[in-house]
Amino acid sequence: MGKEASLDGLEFDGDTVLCRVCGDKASGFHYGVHACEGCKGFFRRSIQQKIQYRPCLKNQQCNIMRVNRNRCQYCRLKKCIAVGMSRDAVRFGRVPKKEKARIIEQMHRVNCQTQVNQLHTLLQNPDDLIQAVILAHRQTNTIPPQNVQSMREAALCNNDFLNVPAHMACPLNAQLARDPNDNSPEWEDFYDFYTPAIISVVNFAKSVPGFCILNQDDQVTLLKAATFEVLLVRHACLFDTENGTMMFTCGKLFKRPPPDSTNSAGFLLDSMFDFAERFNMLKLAEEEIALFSAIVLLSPDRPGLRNVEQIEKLQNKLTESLQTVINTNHKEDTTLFAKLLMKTTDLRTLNTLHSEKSIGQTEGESGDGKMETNKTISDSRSEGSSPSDQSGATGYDSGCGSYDGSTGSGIRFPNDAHQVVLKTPYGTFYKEENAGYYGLVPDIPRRRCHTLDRETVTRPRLHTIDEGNRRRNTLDRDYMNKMVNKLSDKLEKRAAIRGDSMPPSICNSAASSPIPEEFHAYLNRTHHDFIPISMADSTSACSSRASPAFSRDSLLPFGSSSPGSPNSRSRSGSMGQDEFGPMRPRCYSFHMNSEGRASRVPRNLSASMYSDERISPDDLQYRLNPEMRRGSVGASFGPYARKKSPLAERSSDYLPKFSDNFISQEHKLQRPGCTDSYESSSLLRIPVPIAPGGSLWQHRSPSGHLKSSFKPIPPREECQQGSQDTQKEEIKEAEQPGSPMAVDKDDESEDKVKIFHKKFDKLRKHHIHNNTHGEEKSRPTTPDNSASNGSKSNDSAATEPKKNEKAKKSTIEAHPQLFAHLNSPVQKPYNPFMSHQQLVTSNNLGRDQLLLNVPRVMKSTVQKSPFVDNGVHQKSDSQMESRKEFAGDMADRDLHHSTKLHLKDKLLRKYDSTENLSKIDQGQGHASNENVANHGIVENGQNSAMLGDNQSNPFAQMPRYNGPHLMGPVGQNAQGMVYPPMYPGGAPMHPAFIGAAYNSIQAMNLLPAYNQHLAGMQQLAQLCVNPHNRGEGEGQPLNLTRPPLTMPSNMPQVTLEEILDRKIKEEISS
DNA sequence: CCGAAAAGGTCATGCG
DNA sequence: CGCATGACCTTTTCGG
Repeated sequence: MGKEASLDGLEFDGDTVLCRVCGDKASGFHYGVHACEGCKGFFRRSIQQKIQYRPCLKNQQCNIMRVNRNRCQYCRLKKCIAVGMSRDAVRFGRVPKKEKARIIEQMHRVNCQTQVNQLHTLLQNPDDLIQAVILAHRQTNTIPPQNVQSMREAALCNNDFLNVPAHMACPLNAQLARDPNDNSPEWEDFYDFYTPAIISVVNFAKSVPGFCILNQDDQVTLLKAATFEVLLVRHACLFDTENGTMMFTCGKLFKRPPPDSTNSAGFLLDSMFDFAERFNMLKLAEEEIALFSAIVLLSPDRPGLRNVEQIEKLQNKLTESLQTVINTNHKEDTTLFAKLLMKTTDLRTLNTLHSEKSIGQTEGESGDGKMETNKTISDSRSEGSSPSDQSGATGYDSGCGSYDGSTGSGIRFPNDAHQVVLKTPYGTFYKEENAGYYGLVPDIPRRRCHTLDRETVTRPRLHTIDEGNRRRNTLDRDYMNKMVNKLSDKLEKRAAIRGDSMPPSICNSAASSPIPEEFHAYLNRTHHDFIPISMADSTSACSSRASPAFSRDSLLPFGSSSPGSPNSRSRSGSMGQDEFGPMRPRCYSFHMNSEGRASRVPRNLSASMYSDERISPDDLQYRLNPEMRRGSVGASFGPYARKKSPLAERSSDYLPKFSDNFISQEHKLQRPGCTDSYESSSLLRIPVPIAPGGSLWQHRSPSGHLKSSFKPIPPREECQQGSQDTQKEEIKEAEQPGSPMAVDKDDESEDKVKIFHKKFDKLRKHHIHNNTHGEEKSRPTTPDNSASNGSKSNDSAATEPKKNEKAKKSTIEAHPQLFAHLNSPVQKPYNPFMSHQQLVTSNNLGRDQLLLNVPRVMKSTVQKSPFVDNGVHQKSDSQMESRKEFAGDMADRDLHHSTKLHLKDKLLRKYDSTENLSKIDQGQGHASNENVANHGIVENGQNSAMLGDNQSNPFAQMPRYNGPHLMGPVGQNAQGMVYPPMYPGGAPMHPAFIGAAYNSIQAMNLLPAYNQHLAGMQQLAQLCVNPHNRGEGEGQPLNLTRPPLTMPSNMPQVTLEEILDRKIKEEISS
């Protein structure tokens, strides 16, 4: 369904697909749409880092274009999503052929339509067309006609002649025949003269209205074919038949040599003089020459043109215009227009002759020493030198499709299984032994002037008739035969010497084509000993236009399906649009999954990792080494994450939440076919500004619960249908007032969040820096150390530059708690939805690991516990290993996760210590560490009693609680050793569930979180039924029999999230 | 199995 | 000075 729509929306610039977002050139099919590198990178960063951009200040309707795409990130991302960019739409691998063909077809169709429209507009006003052509001619014509006469007279007076061979009088031959080592002045003159002349023709063409809207291949074809002719028309005034001179633009004259029909160069020169004389007799005005040049240029019958109709229309319009102009300027000569049009035939003939002369040169026909270079080149070609050498040495236009299928002998056929049927001056006809395929390998190398192709064969030659002192050229078939025989004899003679007759570089323009009828007749008449070959398509053979079968593309790999040469196409031009039908999300294989885990392990590593029995497959993500993590998207969330811009607004809710992780996990189990490639859907929502106290990504689940950063993953089928529709719906949803994704305008609160984020960024960067630079030298500073010692952060600080040290000092001093948190470990979330059986039977999941799946415990609690440090408590090796692992794993835990947990801890500490302390100090409460222990776990029965004391002011009733970092000996085992509050198995109990904290849970409205945890613990307790699960003397089993707490009736119903958000705001304010 | 194509990563660059 | 950008690079996937 989506595939048609996306194709319809495709835009093209010539052969290049344009970016759907900004209109720049697309570099490929990225995230489901054709996009440029910029938009691809922008979208990637946006989704990777979950960036929430500042809201657009202009109605959120910015027009995203290449030039302004960086002005509004908000609208840019919105546009990205609107056009269908999505990680769900990712498609890997190469573009299917069908797809590619469809794209190219669409491109062609669009281009044609565009050309038609542009041309239609252009042709609406012929006057403009005429004026534009005249202007183009004047601006590019190097020699104004009014100056020619005076220049010539001056040169005659000064006897300023340039003595050059006849063949050099051909403009296009100058570069070909030039010996690079010969820097004689005359050669320099030629070079300097003709190069600008050719450039001027190109510039003229580009200035002719309509030329530039043609596709580039056609432009090149037209220019290659017409440059010589246009130059002749332009420079006809330089020929002076009376004095027998030709003038160069430099002002020097060339003396016409005596007539010599045996030399093709001389013959061409004679013909050019002849043409110039008759052309000059027409006495055309400058604007007429301009229009005629344009008509010559825009000839629709040049071989190889693609869009013949457009060129034809353009030429017709120009012809009409020329007629109008001539009729106006030359009312006395009504035949002038017709005469002028007849000159096009002569031009074609001269063009052909020009090319033919070039052949003569390469055959060493000229006795001139300057030809030595070409001779050498010709010889080396035939001796089977490497293709690269050939292309480099000959100067042939390799970009025009010379065929590289070398057979090693110098002769190149498209297929090795060929049989030479006929050798002719124009090439060797061969037959493929398979399927009777006939083709022609021309033995005429491609030249800069590519006029000698099929037209060369089909057009009759000039026959020169001497009439006294002048010559006349006629179209004579006998003459053609004579020339052909001459060339043929030469070729065969050479073939006999070398054993072949084929130059390695071939023009494939005529390959596989039927033999033109005229040539066939010629063969039958003059070469009866040749094996006749059938003609595949005799009707098209006579057509003046290139038939498809005649196209040079026919020999290329994509020939028949491609409208042009794919080899010359840009990478982006060959991009394909995906078949959206089989599209499926695959990226999860190396992306973060919904739990923020790198869900794929490289093959070479996976085996060894799995071999560790202690590690479950599901735990691998936490064992990815830093390099692996960098290789995953997840690195962006881990300690290797890059710093975010202050522009990137982050909500507190972009941080993962326990519940989300649980739910995602559950959901994934329910829908195994769906992507788990991160919280794709939620992130593909339009990011709206953070509302402190309300989540951007928050939305209500069907059951009515607020969920954050989570959206139920649609069924697989839904995923396959492409995300575009979903995205659009999400956009609508976001734009609706009252939507959970709607913009919150609380700017003041927003600023506070910004401040917090800035602080966070700074600290996080610091943390990352410490982790990456100091990990070998020292362990990260413990929270308590950093908090209490302030600037004495860690060992690595000594090696840091002073500047960094200073910054570190200030941040630590300013935010000791944050810093402490950043250096503190984080627990993996416990998943209460995992079944008991899964937990118990999983061989790869150790019990201790399970026990660590509790809300975060301060690392210091573990590390600094006297029962660990002094070894008293080390009765179980596995437990100690577990703790080591625990500490080691902490460094790799998700920072976002840790942030949220940190905030929870802060809240707990604040309520348990700060506020309560003040109350206690006032004599309203009292608690020692022992109280904590007693009330917390071992004698938890007392907790309920304490709760009931004064429910009107719950804080007033709280016993003193020093917080987790001060949690000390709280119990005794059978041997009289004390122990901290622990879960069954020995894991330290989370402070939130110990003693006063437990009491404050209710006061703080943390009931949902607590009850959820309690449920998990109750499940966990099942594990401890078997005594061997618990080491001797370890922590007493947690009494999990108490019922979940209920909300006091006088408590307002607030969620944990809301409390956290509120407290975050307070924290920021403070 | 090759190579086209798209993903993510990198870092020079320019802008605020 | 810091950060977003985007051209270019490496890695990975998948069609042929």
